[in-house]
Amino acid sequence: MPEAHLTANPELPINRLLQIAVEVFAEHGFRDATVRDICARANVNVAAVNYYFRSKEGLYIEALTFAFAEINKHHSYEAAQDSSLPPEQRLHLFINYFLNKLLDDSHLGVQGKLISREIAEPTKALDIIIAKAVIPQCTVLEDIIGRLLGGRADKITLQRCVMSILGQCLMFKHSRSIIDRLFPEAIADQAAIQASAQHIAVFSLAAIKQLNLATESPL
Amino acid sequence: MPEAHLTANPELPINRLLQIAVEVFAEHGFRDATVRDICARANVNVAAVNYYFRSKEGLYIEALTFAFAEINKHHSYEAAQDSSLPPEQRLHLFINYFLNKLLDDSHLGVQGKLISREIAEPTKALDIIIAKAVIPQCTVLEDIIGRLLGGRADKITLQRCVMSILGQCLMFKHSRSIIDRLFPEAIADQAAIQASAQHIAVFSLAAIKQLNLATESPL
Amino acid sequence: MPEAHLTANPELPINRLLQIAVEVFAEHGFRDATVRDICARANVNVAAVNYYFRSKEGLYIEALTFAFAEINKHHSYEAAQDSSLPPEQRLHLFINYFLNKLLDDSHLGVQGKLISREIAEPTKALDIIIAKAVIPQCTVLEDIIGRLLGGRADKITLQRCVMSILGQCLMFKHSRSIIDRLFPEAIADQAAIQASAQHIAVFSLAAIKQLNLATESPL
Amino acid sequence: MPEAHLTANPELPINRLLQIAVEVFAEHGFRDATVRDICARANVNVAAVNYYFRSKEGLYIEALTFAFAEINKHHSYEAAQDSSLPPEQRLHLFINYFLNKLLDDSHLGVQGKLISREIAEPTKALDIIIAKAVIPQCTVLEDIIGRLLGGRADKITLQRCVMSILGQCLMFKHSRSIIDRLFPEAIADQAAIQASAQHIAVFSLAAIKQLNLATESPL
DNA sequence: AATGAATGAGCCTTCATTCAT
DNA sequence: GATGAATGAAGGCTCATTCAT
Repeated sequence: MPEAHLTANPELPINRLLQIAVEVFAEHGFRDATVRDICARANVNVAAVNYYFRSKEGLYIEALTFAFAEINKHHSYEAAQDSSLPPEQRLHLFINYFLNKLLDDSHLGVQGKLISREIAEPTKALDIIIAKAVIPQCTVLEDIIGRLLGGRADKITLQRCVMSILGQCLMFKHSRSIIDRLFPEAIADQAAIQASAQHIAVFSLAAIKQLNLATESPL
Repeated sequence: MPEAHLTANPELPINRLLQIAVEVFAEHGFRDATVRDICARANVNVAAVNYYFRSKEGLYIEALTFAFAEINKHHSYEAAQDSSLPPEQRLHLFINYFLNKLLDDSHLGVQGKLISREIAEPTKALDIIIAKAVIPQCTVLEDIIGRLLGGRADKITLQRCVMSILGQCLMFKHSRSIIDRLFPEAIADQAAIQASAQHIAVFSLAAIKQLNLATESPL
Repeated sequence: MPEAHLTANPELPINRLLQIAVEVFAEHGFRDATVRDICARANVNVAAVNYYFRSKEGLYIEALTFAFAEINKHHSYEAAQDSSLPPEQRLHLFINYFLNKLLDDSHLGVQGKLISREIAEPTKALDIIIAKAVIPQCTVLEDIIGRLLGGRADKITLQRCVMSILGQCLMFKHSRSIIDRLFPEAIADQAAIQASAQHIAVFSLAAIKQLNLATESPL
Repeated sequence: MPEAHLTANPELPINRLLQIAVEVFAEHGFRDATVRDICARANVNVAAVNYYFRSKEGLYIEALTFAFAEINKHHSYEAAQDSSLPPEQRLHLFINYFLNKLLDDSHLGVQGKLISREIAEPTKALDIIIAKAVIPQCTVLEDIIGRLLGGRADKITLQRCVMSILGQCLMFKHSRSIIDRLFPEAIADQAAIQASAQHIAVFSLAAIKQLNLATESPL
């Protein structure tokens, strides 16, 4: 498979193909997306997919990887990893980062859609996602919560809190279609998303603080 | 949990078709499921789908509706609706009910899988789900939280809390594939699920209580 | 796969398909023959091959079997099997039968061509040919030669003589293209074929007789 | 058997291509062999075939010609052409030479396979074979048999005897797949092949001698 | 002279659907 | 009312070939 520099000339067929593939796979899913459609939109020959990526599935995996690279270029959670900051602030930063990334509806939005589709209906490519994105983020979040709990919590409680927070955020992605219909104000604009992130942070911080007290009380 | 005898005569082709369709659509998704496979498993003619349901999509919509009817027979949240109970208890009941329904891996599990697949990848049939299942549940949860907040919260805060709780629960469904790989202990057996529900309830209750105090404090 | 009676209504798509397939496979070989061409000539849909025979290869195997059934309808070597006749006469009968079958250029000729193609370039289907046609004929020929040699020959000599005779006959099939160019008189018409068969029989009989003498001489 | 050093520089792409092409065409046949495979094995660019040989078919024809040149370097029938030897001996020599050439399974075997494939399934390239290899050999064999028959035989009998002998030999090539399964001892090793050649020679000589007597008898 | 990226024609197959019975 | 034989559209993929460099 020919090498493709992700930042390379977007005029190159392989790059056009990759970008279009992300869009089309996100819109229709792996099965419903057709190679013919992707090639037509990318203005390349039908055989190009097989030429560059060996198969439709090969293209899918590369598209997934590409989507991550793109999305991570625009959202960074470096600040949330800064352990010199108070954990409360780091939690706010993290949730803000994560929610914004999930809801990014700019030209990058499709990447997130492709990824959440993959999570809901996992293929062999899921391992790529987990290794590249989920695990590092879980680790950061776990560190933050660990500090909030003052190191007193066991591993399992930590993980449950991680899931509580991720769950609140992912809701906006996975059940997006429902939110769009029942509670559109929550994601109407950038300010609304900010407010939603604020809610999740306050909600979770309150819960963790309370858990902390409960753990401390025996002392 | 009340036993259900309402199922129509399973000898009728149309009913066999419906049951099998739920299983197959849940397992493979709309596109990958084939009419031939469904008919073969249901021991009916290939043309039966078109005969009884007009098209593959027609069968899909009916299967979705059927899945709801079945799943709601086995999981009831009547108790959570009982407004004479203290809202804290009702919240526990609701979360317990909801999480168990989501994770039901018995022969009924396929229905849930079909439904969450539909949410992650919505088709025209999504409206059916929303009307039949989501809205009533949101209403109940909203009522519970409203009481916990002592009626002081505005509509939007209420909805945000509803989403916080649903999000924590749905995480177990939508990101099931990730949980299976990274945190399988959380859903290992009935007791583990119980514990997960317990965590969500405690976590959320703590958060809401704290929010409540924050709202009260100005007084 | 739907059952096809070999003598059944030639109007049935499956039968038309089979007949055409024999012709096309014989003419172009397995790989060069296209399903589209076969279907077009048989006036059936492109999907018919997969419907009736599961795959192109399935059709090929059935076509091979069909070719045998057809060819054997028109050429019988019953007389050559009649052990009450003198073996010299039986050898003449056998060679005559075998050569005529090989060179049958009537509407049945294509079947033979298909078969010899399969022998020259064996596929998995070759076992079918061997089991159905080669072995029984070898057995008959072996019996005849055994009697000519008066039972004195060992198994290996017997087999070598079988091969000598078959080789002389098969030459007309396998190297047909060369004979057509270098020695067309040998197969010009029915009389010429008769004469060719006569030659092979006389030639072989003479050889075997001589071998017989050589074996007897020690006495 | 004279050693051959005439092969052109094997470092040249065009020569590597030719050698590999013979192997691949022999193994897979014209259609199933792919230009890409040949080029890959020959370590040259995909476009090389079209560049050097104009087309896949052009390469095929050159490969065929090349195969002859190679095979004739290693098997010579000069001795069989020596008219000072007794014709009986020359016949033995000829058959021995011919059978060994056909069954040569050394690294040269592929050439023979390619050639017999071409005979069984003739393409336009067949004329090359006939002109270069078949006709000269037939002439030699005809001369030998003519002498065995004492010049009394007519042209057509001569040709029939030629075919009887060639047929017995070619059997080992064309029906190789059947011999492999039914009578593998006949070609197990060099000694077995020798014995097979011996049989054909004895068998044919006996037949011809007998024919000779029959022709003489009227005298 | 030689390359390799890119093409386009065509192939086998799958599948939902139809229609005569 | 229900069947199953038959269809046609479309999809992924392979391969020889071309063309700019």
